[in-house]
Amino acid sequence: MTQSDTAQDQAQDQATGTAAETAQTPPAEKKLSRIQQRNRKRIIEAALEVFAQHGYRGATLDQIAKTAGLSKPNILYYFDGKEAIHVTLLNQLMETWLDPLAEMDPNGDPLEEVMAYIHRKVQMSREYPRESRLFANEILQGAPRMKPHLISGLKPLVDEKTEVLRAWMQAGQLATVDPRHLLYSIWATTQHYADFEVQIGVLSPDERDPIDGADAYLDTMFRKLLTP
Amino acid sequence: MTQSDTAQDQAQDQATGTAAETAQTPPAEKKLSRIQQRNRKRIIEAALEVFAQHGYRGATLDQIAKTAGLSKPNILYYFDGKEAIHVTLLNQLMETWLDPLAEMDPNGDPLEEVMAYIHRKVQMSREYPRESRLFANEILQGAPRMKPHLISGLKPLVDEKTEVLRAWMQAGQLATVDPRHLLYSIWATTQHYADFEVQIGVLSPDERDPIDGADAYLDTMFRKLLTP
DNA sequence: TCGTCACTTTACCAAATGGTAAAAAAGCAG
DNA sequence: CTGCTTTTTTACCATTTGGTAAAGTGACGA
Repeated sequence: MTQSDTAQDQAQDQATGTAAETAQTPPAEKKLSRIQQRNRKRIIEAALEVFAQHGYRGATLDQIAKTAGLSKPNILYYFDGKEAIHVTLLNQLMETWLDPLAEMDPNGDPLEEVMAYIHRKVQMSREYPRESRLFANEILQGAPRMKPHLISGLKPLVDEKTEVLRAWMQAGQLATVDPRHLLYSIWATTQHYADFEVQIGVLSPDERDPIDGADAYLDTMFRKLLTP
Repeated sequence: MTQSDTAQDQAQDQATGTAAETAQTPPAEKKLSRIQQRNRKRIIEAALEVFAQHGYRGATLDQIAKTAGLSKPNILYYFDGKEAIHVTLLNQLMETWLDPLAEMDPNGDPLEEVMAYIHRKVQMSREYPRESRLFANEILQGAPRMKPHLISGLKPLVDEKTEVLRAWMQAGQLATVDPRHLLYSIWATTQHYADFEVQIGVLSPDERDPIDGADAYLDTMFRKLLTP
């Protein structure tokens, strides 16, 4: 009984099968009028705000429209629908999100490379908290629109960097721990400050910016963990 | 322009001011018929499933009803409305959620007390992933219905345990780190396995249960961090 | 100045959603 | 078995929501 619901439930979210394709920047026409560029950007910005706070199903076009300062039909003039907006947003996000990890240089100093990665991630939480929450929402809700991206984009990158880490550990340049769980713990601790901002706000006693403290704390934590 | 939206947006979510009160177990009548108990439990269980996956706004009464195997009006016979169900769920959750931290004994062995707390939290992610996601959703969306609980329930407990940790550190029984950020990192790393389960699933190569690995990894990580 | 094409608005819709009223069906104490 | 209460179902409803059609407005080159 509960099981059939789950199936039906997914159907609701995954309605459009190859949705990811639908909203990608069309390969042909690249020339967007200035007004097109401006309004598309407005819509994307508004959608980021709304989707990040309410998740896909909880967000409404009216809300996005109002936030963007455009009428709802006008928004549908620029995007094929709610899902297309969300997918476009997610596509853009993937690049931004994978970048810090991609930058970890196999030829750099191991410990400092990892630490730099961590600081980059902390910085992301500070500068792009909405993007972090958008991502968190999508994953929390089962990643119906993002799983393909995770498999095709994130997985290979993680497999690659996991091997780099393993090599560093084997060479004795880094303490030996499970590289995959190491990455998980980096993501968890850094993104936590964006995703659970409200909670942090309630608990942190007037500290100027909790993320400053986070940066220092995480530095010592991961340095202790990884120093051989 | 964007600002007025935010205000209006909150109004949507916080419609019922003192909602927390509304759904609390009425102090007077405690005698619930067997059928009442059974159906209330069913509804709460179904609501947990649905709210955890879609967040408050994304969840629908129809979905909850179907999952519970009851009709929608029948559900409204047992609860005053969607919000009342959510609030009831959140109230129940708070206890469960604070418990592991509350159990941390100021008179126990410092390092082992913290490590035990961590393992308890890992266990929670394994056994109650939906509760973890329900919580994550609520916080992500700005904790409109839970902020009061955070302030009245979580905050005092954290302040108390923070002092315990600080004392242990001052006594040299625990390495000195910011106790608040220590708690944040424990929450982040442990809950991550429930909240980001889908992502973990994509990235973890057929490992039987990633949480087993997590338990071991987090043990070494926090032990290295906290051993004086 | 006019026609054309890009953009925007107005007026709608069908479906979904939270919720209600009241009748019907179960339970159950006597 | 009966009368009363509790529980459930059957119709509804008003609003919201994603989306469309078509009329209107504006920019701009010929």
